[in-house]
Amino acid sequence: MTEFEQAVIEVLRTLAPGDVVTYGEMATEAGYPGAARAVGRLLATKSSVEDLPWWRVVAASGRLIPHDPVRHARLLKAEGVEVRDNRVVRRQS
DNA sequence: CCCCTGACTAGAA
DNA sequence: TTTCTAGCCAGGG
Repeated sequence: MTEFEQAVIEVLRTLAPGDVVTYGEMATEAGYPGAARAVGRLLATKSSVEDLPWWRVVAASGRLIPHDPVRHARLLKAEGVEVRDNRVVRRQS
């Protein structure tokens, strides 16, 4: 487990149901500003083996994950997050 | 050490 | 609005 991994996972675990953050924010919060891309890579690989609320992380544009946006949307809606056309609706940014 | 990949991002076409 | 381009970053080969 690398330092980067646990840092990101730690932040991820602080998210409560209904919360939504971007990859960039995750990276910054974890102490690795600019590593948004690395965060995505991490979730893409570890989310399946680890037990993480990966669905609370979205792209800065609000876009959902590319391989299975349907599942992503379903999980978010289950927590009360508004999703329209594979996009998280952002109010007040 | 070099090179490539990707659940990223901001900005330009 | 959609597609490209050019930076970014940690991992893995």
